[in-house]
Amino acid sequence: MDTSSPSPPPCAINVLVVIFSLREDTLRVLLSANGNDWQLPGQPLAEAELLEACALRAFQQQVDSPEVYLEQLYTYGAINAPGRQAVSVVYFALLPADSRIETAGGLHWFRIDELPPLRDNHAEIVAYALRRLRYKLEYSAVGFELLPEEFTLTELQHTYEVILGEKLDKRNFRRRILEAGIIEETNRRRMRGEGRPARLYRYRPDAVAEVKARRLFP
Amino acid sequence: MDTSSPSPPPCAINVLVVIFSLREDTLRVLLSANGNDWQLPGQPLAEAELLEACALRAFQQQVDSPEVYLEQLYTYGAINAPGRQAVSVVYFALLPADSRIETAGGLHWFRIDELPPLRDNHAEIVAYALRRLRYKLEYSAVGFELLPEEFTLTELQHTYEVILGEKLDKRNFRRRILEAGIIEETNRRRMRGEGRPARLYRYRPDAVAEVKARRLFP
DNA sequence: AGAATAGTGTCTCTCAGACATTATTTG
DNA sequence: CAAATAATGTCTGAGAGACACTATTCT
Repeated sequence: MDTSSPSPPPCAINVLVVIFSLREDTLRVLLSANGNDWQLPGQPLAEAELLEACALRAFQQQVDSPEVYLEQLYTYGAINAPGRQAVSVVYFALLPADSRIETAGGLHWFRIDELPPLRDNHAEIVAYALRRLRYKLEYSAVGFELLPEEFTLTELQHTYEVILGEKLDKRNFRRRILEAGIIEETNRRRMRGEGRPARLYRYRPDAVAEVKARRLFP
Repeated sequence: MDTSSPSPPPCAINVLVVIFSLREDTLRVLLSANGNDWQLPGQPLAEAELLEACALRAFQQQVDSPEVYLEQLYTYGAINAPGRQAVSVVYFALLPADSRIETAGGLHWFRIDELPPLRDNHAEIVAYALRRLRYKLEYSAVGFELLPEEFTLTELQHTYEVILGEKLDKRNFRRRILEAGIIEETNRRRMRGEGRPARLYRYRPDAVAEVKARRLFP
């Protein structure tokens, strides 16, 4: 079998990015205006370009931030492409909560429970990305990507609560996260002016962050 | 932003399939000969074709089987494609153990621990597919896709042991899988000629098969 | 009767989850 | 000293894992 077809049909490979961040105490997605509806930021794949590089390009076209957590989500056979090949490779990106970023014009952070009409199958894509984010939160340390480098335990717990959409017990949360050895104390504290200052913690990237899922069968 | 570029560059979208099955008490992958080395079965995406349809086509070109479990794995920016766009969308397929299938010429079932030299990045792809299969086995009911419709508990346990590469306790295995309510008894038994005949069980596709992973944090 | 395989129950220990009070800081 | 937020420990119940013997069929 020869996988390099001699004369390939007309084709479009696009890379889309679902950008999540915590803003105003809610989980939000960055969308760009497109006529009457909205769409995910995206870029056509350039010649000989790596997929992740293209995703980063699509991200940085909208957001002025040098670093970002990017992960490939899924590839959709593009709809509305009769007579040619077409796919959308989708990535999701996580942006720290306090990052004061510049966003290009025509962009808006939408609450994930108040999305506007979206073009093509982008609503389906956002829904799937959210499911994956929630799921991933349960077995990996991906939640730290939504926080600044130093954070208090209360802030961390709050992040989890917002994404999972449920309240968590403060003592159990602290016990488990400290036992997991995944964060470390700093000597700094955060003064908010009122009440006792909270100790700041830092994520330990060297910690083994994936936990084995509980097996369905032995 | 306009995602439909006016004149797209030359392009190739290929779909590859990693086909797993249990043969001769080991987990194996189906590979096709390609000159001096071997490769994953694959097909170029046809015009306006769905990705999963293309994966099924690539599968059925090699294996005469009407039904198969297919799942999208990952999309790789194609290497060796200077001056054009190219991607490989990879699926993995699970084939029941006893299926007496016809395989086209130039194909071979390789043990996953004795792979031959593979073209391009196909070795990396197989390694990743195996990791995903093992991981998925732990939180979903994907293991049943590797078994015939009716099976004994010993066969089921054996399947898990082969894929996970470890021995499991018989009593714990049975207790947990029966408590999970994911399989049901049939009235039939399997006579192997020697020893006590084993009861046959059947997978209940209506059972909720995904189990929540244990959270890393509360 | 013997060989081969199927089938079954208990105990222990770890860990998740529920729960209320004390400690530190500012105004 | 009052208000605000941070920090801390115990008990209970569920479930994972270790472990050995009895039951059924065939020759």
